[in-house]
Amino acid sequence: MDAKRRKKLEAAGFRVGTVADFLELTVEEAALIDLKLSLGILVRSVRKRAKLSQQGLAGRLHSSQSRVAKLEAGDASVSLDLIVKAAFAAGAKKADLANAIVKRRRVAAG
Amino acid sequence: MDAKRRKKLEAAGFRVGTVADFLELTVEEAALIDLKLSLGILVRSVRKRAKLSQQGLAGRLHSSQSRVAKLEAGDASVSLDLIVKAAFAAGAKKADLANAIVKRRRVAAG
DNA sequence: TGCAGATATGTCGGATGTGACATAAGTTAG
DNA sequence: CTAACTTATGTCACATCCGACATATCTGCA
Repeated sequence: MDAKRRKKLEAAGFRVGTVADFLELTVEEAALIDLKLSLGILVRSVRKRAKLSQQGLAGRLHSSQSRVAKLEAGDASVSLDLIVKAAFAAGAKKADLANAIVKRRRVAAG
Repeated sequence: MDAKRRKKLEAAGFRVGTVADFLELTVEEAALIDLKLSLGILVRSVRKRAKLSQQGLAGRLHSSQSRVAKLEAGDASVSLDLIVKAAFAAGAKKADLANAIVKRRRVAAG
């Protein structure tokens, strides 16, 4: 963004910065969200390979189908703890987690 | 454990099983605890490499020294979310997390 | 020894994630 | 088409984790 446009926006009361700034995220919070997304995707993949429904996985997890749906969708209300427990309950191994973490995901218009 | 001793203990009202059984942990909960330990150790290592005190890291994290101490010690009151945020705040990369996860830790009398 | 910084441990009120539930929407087979 | 199953989304009371604080212990160093 050029300086002129920035000045104009700021004069109008807007704060200008990155998306993370806008959402008031620290960089580590942004990294955590990224990680949750990656692991949510892993859970879905491992669960399907195990021929489990969300309901079935929820049973193993002692959780509920709606939580599993949310965790696979990267919903902000789900903790990393639950996502990782779900991955293990679905049959993932540590190495699967490690791979999911370092794997690059495709990004829209990237 | 031999069957005789088991019978005796069970007759006395004890339930006999693994440590995880005793603590009423599912296998995925046990795996999660293991993971938290590994990552807590990683945080300490990355923090020291960055010449940060727990206080200093707590500042970056917008948390407190006591939380950092607990997270590095594998305290049960600390979420995986906070541990991972701490790792990133200390300067860890995704690959560092991945390595910490798969690395085997030395176990007492293992 | 004594001082200073670092780390460990316990507690607490308030913030956030929890499972459960309802229900809508999507999918598959008869 | 319907029926059965699966997945998505919103809500709520309750449980858990949070940062903050106090305080104890550890760890050099003068």
